[in-house]
Amino acid sequence: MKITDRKLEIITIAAQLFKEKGYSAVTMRDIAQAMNIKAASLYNHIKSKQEILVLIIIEIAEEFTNVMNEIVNSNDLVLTKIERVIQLHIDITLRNADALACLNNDWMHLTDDELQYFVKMRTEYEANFRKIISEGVLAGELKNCNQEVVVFSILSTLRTMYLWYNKTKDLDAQTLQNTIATVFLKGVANK
Amino acid sequence: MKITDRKLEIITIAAQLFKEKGYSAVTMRDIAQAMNIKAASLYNHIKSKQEILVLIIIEIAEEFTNVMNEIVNSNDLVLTKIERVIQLHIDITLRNADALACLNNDWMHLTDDELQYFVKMRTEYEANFRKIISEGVLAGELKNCNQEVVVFSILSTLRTMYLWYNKTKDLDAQTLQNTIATVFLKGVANK
DNA sequence: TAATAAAACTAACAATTGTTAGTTTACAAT
DNA sequence: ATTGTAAACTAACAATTGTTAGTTTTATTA
Repeated sequence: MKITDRKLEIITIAAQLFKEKGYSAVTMRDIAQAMNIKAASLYNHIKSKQEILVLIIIEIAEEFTNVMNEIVNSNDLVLTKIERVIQLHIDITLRNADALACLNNDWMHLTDDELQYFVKMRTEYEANFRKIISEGVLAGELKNCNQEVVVFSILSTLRTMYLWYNKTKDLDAQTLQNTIATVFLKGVANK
Repeated sequence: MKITDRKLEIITIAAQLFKEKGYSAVTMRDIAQAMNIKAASLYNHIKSKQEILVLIIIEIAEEFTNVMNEIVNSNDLVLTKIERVIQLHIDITLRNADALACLNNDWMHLTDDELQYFVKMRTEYEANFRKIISEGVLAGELKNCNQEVVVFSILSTLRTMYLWYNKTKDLDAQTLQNTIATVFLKGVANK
């Protein structure tokens, strides 16, 4: 089941289209047209529209899962762990914004095993992040404010970065990393 | 063009369905079934599927626009203005989470005049919030870190609150308000 | 050159889509 | 009781959907 060049092209282009209008609103004919071929020709390379969605989402979800597991099981300070989570999101956003958009918006159109698998990964991911935050509070590294709010404030920002981060802007990855970390750790108010 | 009770029912139910699967993946037959009627019967009350989307999105978008304008033109401190923006989002999220989800995810399926109108409102909304932030930096109320990052960190969190805020939880609106304000203004790090 | 494989094509399918036309039912007002 | 209206219904439409079958083109290899 290796992924050929042409198959990768389909996935890449499909992800772009899915990002703009969502999985359901993009037809196989749309994808084909964007590649200057006919819809039926796509089936020489892929099994179904659903398979495209799976290939776009699952790989990225697994990457999030794996790196998050490393971070959680490391011996780093909580502040360092948080910085590493931020870095993970920035990294994937810069490398694959379209697929990330698809993961965020279209995961519910997965079916059967893949849907289950995805939801399990996402649930664990959130649980791991929650664990980091509560570990931080316990260790005295973080303030003791409502943890759910902290968890989802940070996650919301990281998850939707693909919407507002512009590669061409003056903002490089390192500055982005530092600014986000500063905003959440030290806040934006002066003094 | 007044909105009858039955029409409002359609909009409410449609918004619930759109929240789960997105506008494109929900059929008129889905909406009808959820109301225990047939799809054709919906057309006694609404003009088209598109009209449902418009009614869900535009009203809320206008509310955001209007209140944001009030805030921006007020004489409040910048910190107060930010708190009022947070309050605005909490208020609408608690009152109408489904419609808010729809606004966030399905606005691109608006067409023609309404699409233009929506994009204009959203652009102005973001510009107004950006103005508040830069005013804060200028007045020395806010740190001088990258303003785009600050703007979208806060907006991302507020915009996706409907995903994680659970009405039934212990968290009331006031606590939510205070926690979000604290997270962003003072940060989560201790000391 | 002939043969093979990969990847495009045309044509069509069965199902589903939003929507319309025309009809029947339910019920309030005359 | 009769009328009028709101809101449901059945039946069907034209267009679009994902997908399949079978064929032709293109490119590589023997």
